[in-house]
Amino acid sequence: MNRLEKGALSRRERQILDILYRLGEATAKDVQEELPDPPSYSAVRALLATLENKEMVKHSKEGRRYLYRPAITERKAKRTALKSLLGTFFQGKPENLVAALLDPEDQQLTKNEIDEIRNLIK
Amino acid sequence: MNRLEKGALSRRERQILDILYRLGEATAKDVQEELPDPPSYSAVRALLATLENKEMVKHSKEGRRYLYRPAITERKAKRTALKSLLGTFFQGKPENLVAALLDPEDQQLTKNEIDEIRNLIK
DNA sequence: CGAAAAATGCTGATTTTCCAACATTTATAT
DNA sequence: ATATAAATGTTGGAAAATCAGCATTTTTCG
Repeated sequence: MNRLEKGALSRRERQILDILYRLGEATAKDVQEELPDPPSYSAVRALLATLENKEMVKHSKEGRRYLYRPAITERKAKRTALKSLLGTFFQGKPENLVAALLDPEDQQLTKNEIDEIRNLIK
Repeated sequence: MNRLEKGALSRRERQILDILYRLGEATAKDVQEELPDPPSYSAVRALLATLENKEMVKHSKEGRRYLYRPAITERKAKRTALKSLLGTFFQGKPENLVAALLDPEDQQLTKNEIDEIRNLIK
């Protein structure tokens, strides 16, 4: 069936995991609603099941439904994603990423956000 | 065959595109060497062909070989990737991303890099 | 207690992905 | 000019992913 190895996720699996990271936790129904070009409810549950087999996702019973969550800590996931993005687009240099954030043509940062960042650096 | 629509890429396709962004340009052989658990040379070329059909990749003839490049400008790709990462992990707030970069537990930044960033903000 | 509602578990079929072998084309060098 | 080397183009099929339907279980509420 599915690959049990490593973190090699299929397209749908990746989409679902991203949704879970964004929402923090979600029911199968929630996930379905967030998915682009959403498949049937049972299809979503099947995908969640394979993600649980791969131990990328876990669930807890909440009243009568399951709530799904990423199995990896937010912290680790962030770090991994950041490192990956840095490597792909920014020559591994954080300052390049920050430069892109600050680029006025790209992301319009509010004055407030810039202040926040300035504070962090101190 | 493959989906022509949107930017829905399969796992391998995504891997290959990331490699092209990282390298800027590459031959099929280059791509093969960069791929994790690399398939045969001809398999790589088949994947590159489907990526060209989807207009995610283009090529130019260089001597007797093809050099492949992403079809989307670096700039746009960066912006899209950043926005996506921000949405998934950082509540859309750039300052949260910078905070993660600065996190001392990660040790991602050298003193020098911090200085670079400080300069950018001014 | 039941019956209805609302959830999950499972399975088999379809579609997509992935791949390697082979065919063809192009460039090189003698 | 032709043989050789080194590319690319194509295709068919195996493996994986995706999906929907139906079975089962649990909860709710009369």
